[in-house]
Amino acid sequence: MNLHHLKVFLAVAEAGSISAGAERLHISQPAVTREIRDLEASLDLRLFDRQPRGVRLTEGGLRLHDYARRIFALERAAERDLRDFAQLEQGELHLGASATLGAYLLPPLLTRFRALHPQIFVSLEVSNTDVVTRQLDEGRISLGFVEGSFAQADYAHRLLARDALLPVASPLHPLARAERLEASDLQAYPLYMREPGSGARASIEQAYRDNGLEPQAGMAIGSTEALKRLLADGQGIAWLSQRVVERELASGELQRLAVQDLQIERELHVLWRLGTSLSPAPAAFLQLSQTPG
Amino acid sequence: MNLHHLKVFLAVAEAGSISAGAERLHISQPAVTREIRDLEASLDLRLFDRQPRGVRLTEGGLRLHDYARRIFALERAAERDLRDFAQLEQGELHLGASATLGAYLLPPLLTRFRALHPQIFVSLEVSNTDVVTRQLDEGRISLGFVEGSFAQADYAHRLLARDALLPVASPLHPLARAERLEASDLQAYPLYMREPGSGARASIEQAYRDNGLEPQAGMAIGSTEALKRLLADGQGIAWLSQRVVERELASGELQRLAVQDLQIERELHVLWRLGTSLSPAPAAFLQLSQTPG
DNA sequence: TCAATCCATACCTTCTATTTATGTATCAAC
DNA sequence: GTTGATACATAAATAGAAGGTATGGATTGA
Repeated sequence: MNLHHLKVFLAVAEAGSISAGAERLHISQPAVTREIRDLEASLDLRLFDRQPRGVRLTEGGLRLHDYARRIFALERAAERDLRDFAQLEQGELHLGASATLGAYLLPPLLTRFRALHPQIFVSLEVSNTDVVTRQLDEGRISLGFVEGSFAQADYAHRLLARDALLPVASPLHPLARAERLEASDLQAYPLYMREPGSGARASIEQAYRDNGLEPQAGMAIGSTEALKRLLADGQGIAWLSQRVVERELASGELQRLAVQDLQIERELHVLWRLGTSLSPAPAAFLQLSQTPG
Repeated sequence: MNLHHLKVFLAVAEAGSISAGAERLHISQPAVTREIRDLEASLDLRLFDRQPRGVRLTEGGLRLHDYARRIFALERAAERDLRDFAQLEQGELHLGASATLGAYLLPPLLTRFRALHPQIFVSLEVSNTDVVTRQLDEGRISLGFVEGSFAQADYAHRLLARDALLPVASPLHPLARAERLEASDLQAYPLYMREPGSGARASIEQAYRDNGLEPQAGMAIGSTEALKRLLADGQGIAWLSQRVVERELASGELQRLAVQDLQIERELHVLWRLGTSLSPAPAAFLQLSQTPG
């Protein structure tokens, strides 16, 4: 037996005659006659009774018909399912992002993606770079969005954008009105930073050390929003993404400090597992994240 | 997609590498590489991630794997089921027989059949020729065993045996001791017969008419055993199968009448539907019924 | 009796799956 | 860092299965 034989058998069984089955399969009648004969020979069992106006299933044929129907129904289901999956009419998209990216960069992308592929179930978990990479390793997410440094050799990645970190403080801060500051001037004040593991913190520490300074972490805060509020005490200083403080700078809630000799810039990357191909949904989202719009 | 592709896919998925899958299928590795490539192309979906020590299913591949397993499990089940059916390790045998055949001829055959094919479920319904042919027409039985005449053109049939009908009566009957009787002598006494539709009755009526006599039915009895008992009244006469009265003749309970000019013989046949092939179990039983033993 | 329908057979052709041969990449061991 | 082992990819040639055409025989129904 052979599943091609079985396909021919099913066509004949449902068409009620060999010639009608052949027509349905778009092949010639003798070809079908032969397939049926071979199938019967291989099972050593007569499957059809030949009758004047066609053929009729024997008892054994009826048994086989039942299996054949189920087998080819499954085949059709598989094809439909896979096609839907490939064409993004079915599937899931699990994303992970660090806080800033999750809050500021991803929402508009998600909106566009949902509009294009409304059938795809999307999840986004916001954490920090360390957690994102771990989730990637465990296969819990298929794309990760991180800021700053990560183990570049361990992940496939693409650059999304560059993001400047600005030194900011309360308008009431002693340095707020200074017109020219040096990085070392900041050392007299507490530096508020995100927790260890955060991409932002890593970028800041790296930049300080590259300039021969040691960051004086006055506090480690798990949330950028909380950090902004803390600056209101008038003492602390923080380096925050331009995207994050855009509104506060415009409204005057926060003041950018005029540091001249230190620019901290970090890269925003999208990561995925090395050596594994992306499924259609993540691939489409990656594509979207690389196109302006 | 094509179920041959899918078979190759499944082998690779379960073996964990293309070469191992090829080995399992007893074909070469390049052949498998190509089938997988074609399958991926036809679905427009990567199914495996190629890795240093083999391949791994992608998310889409996992979906397909699930279907493939179910499809080929069904194929195996179909093959096993059909093989069992063809080899009489599974299946049913429904028989119908008229009273005499059911009571005297079939039991030893059934015993032999059961010994040869213990897995086959056997049923036997005992009725009369008319009912047996109707059951055949309706497909409720696959073989029918009847005595005497039936519509020969409407059924496939084989002769099983010839069966003589003997004129019998009580030993107390007026004719019991006569040494030479003619058929017409019987006409003075009531003739006990089976009901209309019975093969025995048809045979007797036919034989009488062929001899220019009209059977004088004194009573129509639905059971041969009841008929035998009735003869004990000492008046009635009946024509009964030699097989049926063997014991009673030997014991002297019944007496064979010495009719010289009328022999009634009937044929025992096995019938089945014209134009339909027999399933393995009925075919085997038919075979058995034709072999001495 | 003739046309129509349907299955079977014989012979030839086409196309697909397969083999053989070879190349490339990765990894582990020395 | 070279070497051998392992695994997948590619190309060209080949075998074999699936398909086509032509034709015959049986049955049916007008």
